[in-house]
Amino acid sequence: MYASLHQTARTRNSAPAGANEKSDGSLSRLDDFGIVVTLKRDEVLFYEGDRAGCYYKVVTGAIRSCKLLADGRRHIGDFFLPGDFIGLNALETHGFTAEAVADASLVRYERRDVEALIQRDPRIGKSLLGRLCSDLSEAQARMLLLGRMTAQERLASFLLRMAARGAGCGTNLVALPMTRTDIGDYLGLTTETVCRTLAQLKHSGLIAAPSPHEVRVLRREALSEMAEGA
Amino acid sequence: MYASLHQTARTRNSAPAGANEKSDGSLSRLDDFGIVVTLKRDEVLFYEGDRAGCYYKVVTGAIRSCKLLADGRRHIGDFFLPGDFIGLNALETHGFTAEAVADASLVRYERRDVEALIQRDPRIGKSLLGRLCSDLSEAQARMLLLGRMTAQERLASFLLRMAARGAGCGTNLVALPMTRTDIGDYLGLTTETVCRTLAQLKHSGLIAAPSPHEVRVLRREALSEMAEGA
DNA sequence: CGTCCAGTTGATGTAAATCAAACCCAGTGG
DNA sequence: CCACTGGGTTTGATTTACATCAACTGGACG
Repeated sequence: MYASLHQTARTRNSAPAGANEKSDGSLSRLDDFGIVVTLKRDEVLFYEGDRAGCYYKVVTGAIRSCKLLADGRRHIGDFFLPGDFIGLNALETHGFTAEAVADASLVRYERRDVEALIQRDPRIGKSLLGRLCSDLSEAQARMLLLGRMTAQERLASFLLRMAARGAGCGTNLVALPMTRTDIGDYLGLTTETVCRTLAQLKHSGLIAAPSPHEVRVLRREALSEMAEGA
Repeated sequence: MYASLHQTARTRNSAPAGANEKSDGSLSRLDDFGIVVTLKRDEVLFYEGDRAGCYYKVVTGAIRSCKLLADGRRHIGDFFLPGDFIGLNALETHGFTAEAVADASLVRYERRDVEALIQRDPRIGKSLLGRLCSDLSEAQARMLLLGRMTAQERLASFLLRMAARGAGCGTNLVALPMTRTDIGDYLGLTTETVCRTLAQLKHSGLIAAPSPHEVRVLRREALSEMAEGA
């Protein structure tokens, strides 16, 4: 339950303003303190229970946060894409394990640096607060999804969310760097159900799937409607 | 989508330090600004989408936060018991509807007063931040529950949580002010499944049920184990 | 060219949902 | 005092969405 950062913490990083930088002027000042970390597919960034001494921002690749039950059941809390912060919501220790969905590079910040920053500029604390609030309301929406929605609705919702984040909304091609099992563990379904449900969506003409890791949204309205549970 | 507070906002309140006051010195300074609100069973405190101008603290009774799907499916986000704050995590608007599970009284705070307080004392902002973080990690635990746990595990987990909050841990008698349907909507189950599962727990001797709205925990260890998914 | 792993598709099983019917009890009103 | 009512609870019978089990496919890679 420690390990974490044996893997590479090398380059000093000056300004990794990723394409998908979540616009939040104040926190970007963190860039001055960042240290680059790289992970290969399935490598662990930190374990649930590890002391939360650092925060991270994804630069390239993708990270998943997950929780494991004694008998192996797994739940993925979220996927983190370039521009996303990881661990800002940690208490003393991390509440989940973070692993690379695909080869990834991140910037690491020392928690104390972040806290010093907040000390000096309360605006940053405020923006952090706002971020947490919106995370929380997303979490609540996802509980509704997990508790009450059908497989179709879950997938529709998932695809739209990925579409909204991933691409700069220009194209309707969505990249899915994670496996079907990952998607299942994120949505509370099995691999097989994810497959079958995607196949259904394809047959009903809502999406196309050029490759297993890419989906093209064909009828966004219909998908949204489905995601709303209509 | 407005309505909200036509119901009673009367007494100036001086120090409603409830029995279950969540120890958080700083936020208690809010008490100077509170206005008492009372609700009857099933009355609405505010609707999802309402502008979030106020926060609340439960004094007596119980509140539920819920979200509704177009076709009537309902999800309860949380139950709020005496001492709990409601709406602190709101953005511009509330992300859920809040209703009284049972007759309840609350204290209402103006959002601007809270923000002024934070301005003056950054310690308060910090404690608020901590509260949000722990809410978030609870939310993540609940996603695991909703996505991956069986009805038994959900009920076990729910009962333990209620036990931990409700009583000052002295007795093992848990009060359940909400209906079976409420519990179901909280756990992603139906009324019937909640009933049957409680019956099972009773038959296996883990709990006793003196009345439909009271449960006595007989074998806490076994319940915990079940809640862990062991 | 085999091995491996993710993905897909089919057959079968099952936990929980749905449908249905009592039951219990607190009010209410004759 | 008791019949009536209605909301919540409980139990039973049946259905179903999804899980599980199993088999096949196809690309990646040594």
